[in-house]
Amino acid sequence: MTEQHETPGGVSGRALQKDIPQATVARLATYLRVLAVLADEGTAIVSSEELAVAAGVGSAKLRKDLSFLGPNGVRGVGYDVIKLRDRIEDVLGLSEGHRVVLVGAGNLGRALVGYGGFRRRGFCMVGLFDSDPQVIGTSVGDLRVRDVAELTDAVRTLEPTIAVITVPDAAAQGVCDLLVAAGMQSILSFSPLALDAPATVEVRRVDLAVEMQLLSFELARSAELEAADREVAAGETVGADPVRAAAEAARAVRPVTPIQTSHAAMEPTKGSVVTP
Amino acid sequence: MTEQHETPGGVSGRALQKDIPQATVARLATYLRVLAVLADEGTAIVSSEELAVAAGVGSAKLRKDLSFLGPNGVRGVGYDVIKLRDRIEDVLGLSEGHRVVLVGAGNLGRALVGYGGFRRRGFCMVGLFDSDPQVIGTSVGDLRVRDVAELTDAVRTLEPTIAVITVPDAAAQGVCDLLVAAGMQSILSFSPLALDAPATVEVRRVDLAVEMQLLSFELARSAELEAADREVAAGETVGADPVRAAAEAARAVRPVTPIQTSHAAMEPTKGSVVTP
DNA sequence: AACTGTGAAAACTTTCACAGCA
DNA sequence: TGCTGTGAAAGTTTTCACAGTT
Repeated sequence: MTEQHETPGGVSGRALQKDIPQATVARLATYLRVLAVLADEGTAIVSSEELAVAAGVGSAKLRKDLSFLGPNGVRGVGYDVIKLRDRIEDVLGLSEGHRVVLVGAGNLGRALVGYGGFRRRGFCMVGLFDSDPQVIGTSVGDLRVRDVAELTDAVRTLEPTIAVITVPDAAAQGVCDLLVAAGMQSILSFSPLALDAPATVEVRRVDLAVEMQLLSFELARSAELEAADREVAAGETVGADPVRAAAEAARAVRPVTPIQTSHAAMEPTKGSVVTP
Repeated sequence: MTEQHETPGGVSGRALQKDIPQATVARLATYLRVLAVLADEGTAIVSSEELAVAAGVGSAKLRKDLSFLGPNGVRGVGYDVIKLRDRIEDVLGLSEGHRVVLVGAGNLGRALVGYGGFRRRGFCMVGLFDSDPQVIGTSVGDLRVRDVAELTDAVRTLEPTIAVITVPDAAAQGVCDLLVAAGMQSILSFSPLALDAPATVEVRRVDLAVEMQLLSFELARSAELEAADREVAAGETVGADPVRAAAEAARAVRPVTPIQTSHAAMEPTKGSVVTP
């Protein structure tokens, strides 16, 4: 637990990924994204402060995160954008690219196939499956939708490392079983249901509605806070006067912080990003 | 911080949402989903253990989470499915429903409009906007795509509480500014870029590629662990013998745990769910 | 002077284990 | 008996503040 940085030129040139904290890994993906943009813009060097602002986190947190990958920057200067990007790609296992199959060529499935963000980051769609005869044979992008019955065989040929499930809820577990039987080790499901799979298979779930529900909660919370504020104000000023009320309303615009909550439910709503 | 449960019949009948931990709120959405399924199936009562398994978390965690909403279950019995569902909906501010506008009627935008998960959970799409003349005027579901130029006016009429951005990266900030100017308080962006907005506006970002990158990391990590295992084995058994190697390979199937990682990057990869 | 890398403290979350109630 | 609700312990993550480097 203390010597992961002791292997700069050691075993294989890369720090052990074993004990990079979960929370850090999740954010590395975010940094990577920002770095890609910076690289495109031709920026050569970036400071932790700049990168942190762009990624929507505190600079100390960012430095701590990067420190788990070993030394990456130059003191007094900053980080080399390209070098850091490559390092993170390497740690996340993205350098080699990934071959992806997707099951469920409905609205969402087709949207994902067309989503540029995947290809751009080393994920290559190699197979597309559905069970609906109406859909089988149609083209999405440059892929033809194949019968899900061919899935097992296709997995042998295509050698994908990641599978994506975008089928209706009722079919999700069945497709998952099929993928597991075919030997897939990593599955990303967009079905809200929890999927049963052997412990050795990594299954992640994404629920698009959860994010909306989190927004909803924040709305409900601010409404409640405002109400509470009003109550307190009323209690203080016995004879509620309009000017006071207006001031109170203005104060309701709390200094909540300029956070752009990151990719998912990861980031708390608080936490100041820019030192004022 | 100690008396949130002191208001069972107090101020307004609902516990203050102020100090429900972030992590808990994120999971409430998951529980809600499972409860909806149970309710559909006609299940009346559910125990923390059952609910926890279905949601992919530990039962203690689930009970702790629910305890923040005040007492919800009956000791020795379990939770009333309908009652608990309604309670969570209430806390998340979903009871009243939400009116949603979406900007960017591309692949992803159309997929989201067609995504049943939203409507089913009280989110109602009321407006759909794009800037592409080719797309303006086309229908998606029962909505017609309108010119983004009409957005500001439309927001006044439609009174949405949530806005969703699914435009290309380059346009995202502009659309965000537009929405903020129109008075939107809650924005969900599917652009990977961090968006600038006033502190009072809640902006959440979803990056669909992040989840894939997390899968990629896990793959890379297991590969590394296996390699390390092999190294150790080789070290132990001086004259590497094939039988030993096979046993080692079998052991490589580590007891990683049967987790179905929740909606996003929330759940760690470890943590056993079912007591064996 | 500027900025990284990092121990150590603070905050938060999860897990445990059991008291309390139907 | 069976299951919820919850303090207190354990574990994880974030924040602070500063030593170290160019």
